[in-house]
Amino acid sequence: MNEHDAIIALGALAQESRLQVYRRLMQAGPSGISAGDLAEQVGVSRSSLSFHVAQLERSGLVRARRQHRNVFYSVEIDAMRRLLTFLTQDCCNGNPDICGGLTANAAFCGAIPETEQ
Amino acid sequence: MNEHDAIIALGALAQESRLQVYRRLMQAGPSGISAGDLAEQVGVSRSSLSFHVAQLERSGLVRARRQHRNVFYSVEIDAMRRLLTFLTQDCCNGNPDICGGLTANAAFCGAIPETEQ
DNA sequence: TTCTCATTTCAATGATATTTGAATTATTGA
DNA sequence: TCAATAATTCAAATATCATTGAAATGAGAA
Repeated sequence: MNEHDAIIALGALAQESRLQVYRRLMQAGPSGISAGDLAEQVGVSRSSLSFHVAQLERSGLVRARRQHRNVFYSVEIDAMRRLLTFLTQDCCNGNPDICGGLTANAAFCGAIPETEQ
Repeated sequence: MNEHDAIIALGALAQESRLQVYRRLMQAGPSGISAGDLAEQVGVSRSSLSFHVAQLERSGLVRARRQHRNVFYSVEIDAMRRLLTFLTQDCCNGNPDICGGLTANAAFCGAIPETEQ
């Protein structure tokens, strides 16, 4: 994961219809949801759904597979894991003494000073 | 964290200058970086930096505090934690038997079927 | 092949975001 | 108070993104 890919992925999620699509796919799990069902559930036109889901697919957060006449979309969970790691890496300059890491849900590096300097 | 707040936060991160600002602040830790230093490090004008960092602050991902003539910015680590939780919640419909959760870095709910249905 | 269904692509339009430089506000030192 | 420094706000210009409806593609059934 690099800065460019992270911006593509974050931008893919930073829009109402796409975030709804992503969360529904996250809940649906590996079996996924068809394009038509997604359009209906999210309440956008089929062409608009295609536009949005294509962006999610380009970002790598979502994959497509054709099943007869339908295209089923499902989440690529490792892509999300890589994004989360990228966003939080080198926290506090990677100093493990003051920062146990965010993804591990450890405490942040002490309180933010209110009146220093 | 709700859908609207998540879109604001994701949108705040989904831009080159803002993502660079955020990652530098994440590395800097609690002491933060002044607006002027951020503008220089990221290579944008002061007015452009103000515009971007204001969006990060509105999203809650970053906080500002004035120190004499400077304004220091630093990350709000709990806001990021809440965002990560929101993005991955209800994975596989919350079924712990097939999905150990993403934030805990557990395995995803089995392989995505290639040719089912 | 021909018809239908599911989906995607395209061009045009409208809506949002970003950058720029000048003007403004806030803080401090002379 | 006046000048200097740091940061923000504003309006205008440019650039990027989202929606629409029509046309095109792809897969399967008649």
